[in-house]
Amino acid sequence: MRVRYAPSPTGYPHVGNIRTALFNWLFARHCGGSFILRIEDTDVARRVEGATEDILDSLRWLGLDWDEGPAVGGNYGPYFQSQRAKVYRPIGQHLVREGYAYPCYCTPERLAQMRAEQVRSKQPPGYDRRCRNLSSKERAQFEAEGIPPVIRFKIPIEGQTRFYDLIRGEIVFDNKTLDDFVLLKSDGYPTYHLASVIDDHLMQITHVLRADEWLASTPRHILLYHALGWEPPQFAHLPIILGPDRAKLSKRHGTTSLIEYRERGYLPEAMVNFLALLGWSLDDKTEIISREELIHHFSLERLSKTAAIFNIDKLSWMNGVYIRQLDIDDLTQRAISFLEKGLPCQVDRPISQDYVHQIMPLIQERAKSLGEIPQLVDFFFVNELDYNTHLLLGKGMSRETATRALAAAQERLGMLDPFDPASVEALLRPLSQELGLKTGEFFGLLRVATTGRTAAPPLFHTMAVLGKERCQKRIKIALAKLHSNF
RNA sequence: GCCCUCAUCGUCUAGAGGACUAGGACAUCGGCCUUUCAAGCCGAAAACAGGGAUUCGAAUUCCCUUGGGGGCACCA
Repeated sequence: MRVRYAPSPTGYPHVGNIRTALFNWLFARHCGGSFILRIEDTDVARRVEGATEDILDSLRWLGLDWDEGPAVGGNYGPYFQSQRAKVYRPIGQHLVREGYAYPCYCTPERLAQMRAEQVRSKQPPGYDRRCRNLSSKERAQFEAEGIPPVIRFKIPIEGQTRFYDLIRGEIVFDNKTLDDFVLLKSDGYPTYHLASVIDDHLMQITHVLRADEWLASTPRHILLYHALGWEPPQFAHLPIILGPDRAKLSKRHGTTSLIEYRERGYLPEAMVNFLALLGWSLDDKTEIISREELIHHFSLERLSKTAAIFNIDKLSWMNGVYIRQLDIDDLTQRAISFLEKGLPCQVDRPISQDYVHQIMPLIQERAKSLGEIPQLVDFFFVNELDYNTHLLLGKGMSRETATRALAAAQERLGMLDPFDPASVEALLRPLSQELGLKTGEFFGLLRVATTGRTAAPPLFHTMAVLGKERCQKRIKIALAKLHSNF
């Protein structure tokens, strides 16, 4: 069993593309087959520099390893279509000789005009077959004029083309609704249709799992296989992923490229889990499922037929689940680069791993992505807290009360040793009562003084990580703020 | 316009004729817990697009309608 993922190098793959890769990979791994990566770079105009690396980058990030393809080689290479040009042309010529294809000399201008007229007269757009039955004389004349022809496939005028789609069942097309599509472009490069059919055959691909948008061109491919005397692979057309507006995912939907999710701090394991469940399900309740279980249980039968909308809220929730499952060492490692990048510039670099390691338990259950960690913890790093003094006077606390409470805390804290969470709590809780303040009021006050915010990780742990000195310094500043006019 | 395709809560989905008072999850809204924010727990609201047909019985089968999506390039 051999499957392939065949992207064209026009940039980083978006989540829809990569989910197709994921399903192919899962299918291969489940069956013990081969997952092949092939780069479809036959469009010279659209080729983007470095895009192949971007594709490999995306696959590697998710851990979708390929058995054959760029960087790993294989027995069916090369795996770049641009390096296989010599394979396609002879086959195209062969098709012409056998009467399955013909050269077409129509200019792009004429074709555009023809199409415009068809649209205007509400006719289905499609090549009008003007060159299909050229006499050898006419052909010779065009050749003499030096017009480089394209090679078009001769669609049978009558009959039907049918095939069995693994997830949609029997599909039938009337041949008369198909037009004579281009096999070889005038620059000598093959079109997708020709190249993919030839390569899938030569690379002995057994199952083609590809996006639904290919369904309509599958009859052309089937016809091509027949013309070439080859056995077509099995097809399975996957439902596509839609944007929130129900249209096919594209750049205008904002974040669609997979790699942007990495940059925003989504974990690859969460991404794999989430993407797998977009169009596939195990049962009626499984949401969190490991890569191994996915491989173990994956099957085409449980693929859904309906297009799915990419639901980022659910992805974020799932990412949070995965973040909470990380052990602290791991979380620390993953957080460092985001902190280096996201913490205010006045914070000294490099960031202390040891310190981060102490902080991570405090935000682990609060972070939905690694990208929001810097904002969650910046008060641990900056020297000067910047907050509005009014925050100290929470719900109607007077300036005097706040001052008295802060001063008392300041004094007691100074004598505290060791300065760990339990000791801080043992000190502060009774003090709250002593001061005649509710714990909510007192702790809230201290929270603002030590972190500059009203919402932060648990106070005692936070203070312990900050350390006695820094807590006292911050309380002192808070006291000063209370004395100044505001 | 033509061809193909899909149709269960707002979203992702379970459901392959009776087990459906249609299940789970995200999001939403309550409540509990609690020093804040989270997390966690409990609960609520929320769907079979419509119409026919088959059947003792239909979310499940068939047909039509409607709606959505995709395709119709010398792009993939």
